[in-house]
Formats: sequence, structure tokens, C-alpha cells
Amino acid sequence: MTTTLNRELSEVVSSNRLNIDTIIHGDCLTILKTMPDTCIDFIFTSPPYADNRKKTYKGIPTNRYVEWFLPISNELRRVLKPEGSFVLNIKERSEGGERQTYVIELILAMKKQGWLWTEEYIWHKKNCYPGKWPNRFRDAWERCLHFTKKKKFKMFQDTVMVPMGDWAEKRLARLSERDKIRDESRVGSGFGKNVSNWLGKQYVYPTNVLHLGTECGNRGHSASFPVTLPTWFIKLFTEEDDLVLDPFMGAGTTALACIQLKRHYLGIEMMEKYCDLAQGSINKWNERINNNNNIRQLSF
Amino acid sequence: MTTTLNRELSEVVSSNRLNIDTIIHGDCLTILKTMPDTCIDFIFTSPPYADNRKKTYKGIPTNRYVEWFLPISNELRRVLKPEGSFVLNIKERSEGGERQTYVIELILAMKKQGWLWTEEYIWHKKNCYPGKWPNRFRDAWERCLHFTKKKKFKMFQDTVMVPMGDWAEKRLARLSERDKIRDESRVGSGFGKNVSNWLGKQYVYPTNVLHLGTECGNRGHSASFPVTLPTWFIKLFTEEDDLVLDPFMGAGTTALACIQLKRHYLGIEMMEKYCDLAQGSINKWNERINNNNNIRQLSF
DNA sequence: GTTCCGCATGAATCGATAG
DNA sequence: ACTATCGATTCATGCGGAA
Repeated sequence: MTTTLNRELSEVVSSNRLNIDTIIHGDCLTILKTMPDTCIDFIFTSPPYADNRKKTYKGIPTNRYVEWFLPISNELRRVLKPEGSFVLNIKERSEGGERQTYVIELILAMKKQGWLWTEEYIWHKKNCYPGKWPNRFRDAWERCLHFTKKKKFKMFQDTVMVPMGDWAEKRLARLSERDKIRDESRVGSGFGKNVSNWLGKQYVYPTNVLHLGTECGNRGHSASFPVTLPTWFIKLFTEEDDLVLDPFMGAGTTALACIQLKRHYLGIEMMEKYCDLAQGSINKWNERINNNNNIRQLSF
Repeated sequence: MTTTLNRELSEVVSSNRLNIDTIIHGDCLTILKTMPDTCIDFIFTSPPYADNRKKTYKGIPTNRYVEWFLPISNELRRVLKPEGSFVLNIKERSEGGERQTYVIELILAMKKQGWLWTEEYIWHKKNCYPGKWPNRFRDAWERCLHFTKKKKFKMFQDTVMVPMGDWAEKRLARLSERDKIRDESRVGSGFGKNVSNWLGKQYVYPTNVLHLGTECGNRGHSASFPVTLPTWFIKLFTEEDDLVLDPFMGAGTTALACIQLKRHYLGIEMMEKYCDLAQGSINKWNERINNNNNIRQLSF
């Protein structure tokens, strides 16, 4: 491991009150209750969505979702450091032709619980499923609800800056339909010149709308979100060696993001199948890193 | 006028119970109460957002917003036809470091009132207000809440289809930061080729995320949303000659969209200043249309 | 007739200052 | 202590004037 333990974290770990860089198999609420107060720097998770279909292995019924989640969010608030953040990736499905309301009810309930609802980021899924229904289009976005314990919290905005203006989009915006056609015939000259002007421009701060594709590579598992999603928030809300918690770890995507960013992780997952899957991904990644290191050593 | 009156609408209008293709100066709730039942095909509006700052000429305080809006939405439901839709464009500001909750409270309250919350579209504002703060990024999106009276409602999805794959976005999504820089050196070849691919592409259904810039700048008036926003929804939820209502007409953007799409409109606006502004825009547009017709007649 | 550059203008938000 | 006001910050866009 290239990550290190800061003194604070080191004490908690050595006293055996906290596992880190592992995936714990078990019930989220039970495990959370064994953890010490204010030891987590950042929480990112995508909990199971509400689902009334009985067949689903562990769908929580819509009308009981809030009461199911509140004890968990209460524990999350307890284990989170005062300056920490909690990002909840969630999106209500539609049922009987209407959007379900349990997510917005949850926001109100968590505020009563003491959380601050600081912001709602939009994850725009660029390459989402095609599909069409008589009363709606494809659902191409999910909520990333940002909760904190205090008004002031850790945030490192410089780490997620983006190139100024979306150069291709910007160019397109100015071109009329006719101009687009005209430009086709004189590629190479005028067009290229302009593109070079846009590059090398400053970086600017992003907005609260994230444009990320869904992960298309189905390597035997289906992660509910791409690794770039937790990556963005982890860069934004933590520093190296910080400890990130995902209480519904699933396929281990949050853990992978942590490893890549040199953050410590702690995952909780109830299904053993997913624990194994996540650990497999992690091992695979670590192997690749080691191989790369070896190659680098050989080539010098 | 190129629009016509269908029999149903014609009866209501001739009996003097309903004005159409006008902007009525007055209080929204008062005017609504004079209108007959089920005469409107579609409602699009962007009401004044909640604002606790006293100086603002008529901001509705956050904690009283829901009770202020409910009587209005009740009338809106009454005047809307059974198969009609209501799209509410709104976004809560942040206050005291948190997002306000009155919008999500309004959704829950309107459901109790009998509305169906069918969908939440996202308007992604490409050019959002600038600024930098320690705890958040620029707010680049607004809600377009879709309410209906019944599960089945009028929707014409084919009218808003878009060219398959925005090639620029798609391309950007795939490019890593390094690839973007590399692309600089091979502009001219691949770039123009893609432009030509755009043409003749198949059309596909859009998603529930709309990418539109705000119309800012020196046009003499400032509309809070671009004409393309109501245009999109009017095409989606109405046919020609249908009647569209905007109970908070403002600068008249919804009316302009209607005229361009050959729909009838009915606007309500409390501030005389805005009534004049809206009527001015409408007259200007109609003049331009007439001029164009003249030119066309001359050139043939 | 083009293209380029400068500039005003936003449904913003926070922190400091003043009452 | 609590509330109202003001200045600083920031960036995509469209317009007008200049080359």
C-alpha cells in the first residue's frame, strides 16, 4: 500500500475498534453500530432503491423506505467527522405512472434528524438505456444528494476543475446549421486554427451537473454507477489518506475509486456474492498496479 | 392569424367566458377564478421563486410559499382539460448554506391536492450564473415538474426527436484529458469527418434532460427562461390550435413560443410593465412574420 | 460580407459590515 | 445576538464595433 495512516486514524485502528481497507460482510446497521464516533471523512453510497416487486431479493417497499433508512443515516451521522460530507446517490423510479416520492420525503426526514441538505448534484447519464414509454422518455439523471453536519466542511474545489468552456460544444453553439455544412468543406484550414485557440485555456470550476456515462463494460457484474462518480466526489471532499465509507458497497466501485486515489476505504455489504466480487476487483486492480511497478523498475 | 379555433374552443370564446391570444393584466388567482372549467390544453409557467429578502419587489417568503401556491394550483387543475399537462419550471435557491425545501414540499402538497407527479425533467443551463463559494459550485440546473390529472394524457413524442448521438458530447465522453490534447494535432482529419456524419443521421427520442442556455445579453428585456424551453414542452404536449396558459407570463416567452408553433395562448401577468413588454415582443414577432410573408410573395 | 475582439449581463451566493 | 444590505467573485453568451 502506498497509503499511510495519519496519527488519528492509526490510533483507532490499532485499538481494534475499526477495520480499514476491507469489505465487511454483514448488515449495514449492525456493523455501523460497532464503529466509533467521528472516524469517517467521507461517505459515498448508492443504497438499494425502493421496489415493491416482491420477487426482488431485498427490495425495500416504497412506503417503508424512509423508516428503514433513517436509523442508518443516523448512524452515518454519528460516525462521520464534523467536517465530513455524505453523498447519497439515489433516484426514484416511476410507479403507476407517477414518480415515487420517498426520496424527497427522505430529504425532509434527514433534515429533521440533524443533517444539513447542502446541495443536490445532478448526475447526467450520457449514454443511458434507450427506451420509450407512452408517458415518459428515458430517465437520464440521478440525484447525488449532498448532506453535511455543519455549514463549514472540507471541500477541495481545485481538484475537480475542468477545461474552460466545452470547446466542441462551444464551437457548435455558435455555428448555425448552414455553417456546420459549410465548415465541412474547409476542414484543415479555418477550423483547425480555431480549435488550437481554445486549447491551453484556463481551467474553470465545474457546476453541480456532472456529465458521466454509465459504465458500459459489463464484466460479469453490473455496478450501479461508474467509478468516475465516486471518484469525482472523493477528490472533492477528501485528501489523501482520508477514510471513505460506503455502507452499501455492492460491486466495490467506491473502494476501487479510493485505491486509485490513495484514500483508505471501508465497505459494508450484506450479500456475500457481492463481497467476493468487490474483493476480486480490488485484487485485480492491485495486481495490475504491482505489475506496472515491476515493469517500471525493469525499464530503468 | 394562421391559427384557427376548433369547435370546442370556439364555443367558449364566443360565449365571452374566455379570452384567448391575449395577455390579461391582473392577479393570477383572481383571473383564474373567472375562467371556465377544463378549457386549457396545456399549462407552462415559471412562477416567482421564493425569496426572503425584503427588498425584492414581491418575493414570496420561503415558509409561506406552499400555502401561497396551493390555491393557484387548485384553479390550474380546474381549468385544465382531463388529458392536459402542467409543467412547472422552478428551482430553489440556497439559503444559510442549505437548499430550500419548499419546492419538494410543494410536490407533496400538490399530490394531496389531486395532481399526479408524472415526471421531473431537468433543464441543464449551459450558461449558468458565475460565482465561486467555499461550499458549492455554480447552480446549473432547474426543475421542470410535470403534473397531470390522469395517468393517460396527451403526449406527442415524435415531435421532439433529436439527431442520434450528439457527436461532440459522445466524443468528449470518450476522450480522456490527454486524448483531448492529442486531438489538437490531428484536427482537420477526423474532426470534419464527424461533422459530415451528423447529417443524414437517424432521429431518436430525447431523454428527460434538456440542454439549453439561458438567454442573457442585450435584447432590451430579460426573460428568465429561453423560448426553446416552453417550445419543447408545447410541441410535446399539444397540437396545433390548442390553448396554452401561462399564469405568470412575465416577459411573454411562453406566448411567443405559442405563436411560433401556431398554438393559442392566454397569459396572466400582474405587473403592467411586463404586460407591455410581452405585448411588445409579440407585436414585433408578428410584424416580422408579415414582412417575411411579403418578401416571399415578392420573390415568387 | 466575414471574422475577431471587447463588453455588458444574468432566477447566484457568501461573508463582511452596518443597524 | 440577530437581521438587512452590499461588495466580491465568476463564466457562457450575444451584441456591436473594428479590422
